[in-house]
Amino acid sequence: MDIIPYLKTQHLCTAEVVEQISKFVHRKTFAKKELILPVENSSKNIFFIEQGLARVFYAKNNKDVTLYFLQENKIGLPIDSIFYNQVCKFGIEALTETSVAIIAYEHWANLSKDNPALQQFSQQLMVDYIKNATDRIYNLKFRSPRERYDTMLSEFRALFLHIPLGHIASYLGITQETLSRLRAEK
Amino acid sequence: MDIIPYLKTQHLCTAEVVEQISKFVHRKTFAKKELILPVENSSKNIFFIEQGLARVFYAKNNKDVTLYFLQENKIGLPIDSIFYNQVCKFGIEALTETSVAIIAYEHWANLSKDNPALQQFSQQLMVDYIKNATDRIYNLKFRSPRERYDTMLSEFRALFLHIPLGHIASYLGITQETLSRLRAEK
DNA sequence: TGCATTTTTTGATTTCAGTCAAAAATCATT
DNA sequence: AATGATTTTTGACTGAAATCAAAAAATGCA
Repeated sequence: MDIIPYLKTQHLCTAEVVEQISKFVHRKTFAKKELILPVENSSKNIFFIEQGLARVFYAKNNKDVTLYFLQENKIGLPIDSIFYNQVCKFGIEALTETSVAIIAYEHWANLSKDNPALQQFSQQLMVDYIKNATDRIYNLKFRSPRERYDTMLSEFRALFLHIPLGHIASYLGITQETLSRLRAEK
Repeated sequence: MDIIPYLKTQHLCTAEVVEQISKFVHRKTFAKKELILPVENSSKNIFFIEQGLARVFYAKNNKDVTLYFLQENKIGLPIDSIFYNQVCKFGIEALTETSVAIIAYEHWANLSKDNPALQQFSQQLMVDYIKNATDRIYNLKFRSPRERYDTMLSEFRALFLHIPLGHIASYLGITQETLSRLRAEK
């Protein structure tokens, strides 16, 4: 969904703020497999996925690990660059044709400053992120690959039919071959 | 450090806000191995570690996994309970005698509302958390147990001499026996 | 100091998933 | 539809770390 109406549905913005955000939004469409943010980059933008699907991933040597997926209305945030002035270790790749609203973090922060609702929204994004991250560690430690896969399937079924198996596998913390075997049995 | 002077050093508080926070702080000292927050609890407090050392951990069946360590001036936050009204899957255990400033999240949030600096502080806590979590996933995926251990040692050397090996091992994602062998070789 | 408890180390064995490699299936493009 | 490229599956083998078990060392406390 377009970021502006989306924020409206979230009751986050006065008409005035919407106006201001619009001014700073820069839209771009990425083809499948195109990099929205390359690894080891140092962008200080936030990436709001308006349409499509992307993944946040690490890549090094010949290894590629998906950290998490970004569905519509989610935001990708190069934490390393924005908050620590380092190159960002992860990248963002479009998994389908994806349209992204790009806003310099600086502007976003400025607008948030005078807008509690927007600030609330940012905080919720972070809380959600932390929740996902901690739940994930729990899952990796206390549940088997099979269970993790089953849960993921039930949560994202439709979605994950299009995504290359390797990405799902690395997200689940296993190899593609192991995942393939999981699916084969039973 | 006591939470009040600490917040002052962070330039987060007007005298007035300090006054208000003080009103809501409730202090408690925990003995070594005592639970600051039991697992599967649903506390809506935030736990500021004033002195000592604690760990945030999952425990289930006979498995116990340390999520991360809380040093002085860090805050433990039962995310599940505060933001999702669920029981919190992790607990917090004192590793040494630990003194904790406890504040109901509700009060903290109210005070933050009118205090941008405090809000900034909260945000930074979350950003730090996310940074740690993502770096950790990176380390688990791209670096060997040996490397992870070496890094941890160089970062926390003094600290980790007192902590049971098992906690360090589970934090590093390996068993205690494996860690013991790592230390033996070379 | 000595005893009991806890923690760490060491040893032997097992296993699960990773790796490497190749075949099969699927998808995309002309 | 046919070709080539990509993705998924299957097979055989390997290995790193887990498990199980017991000894050794360290710690705490009466």
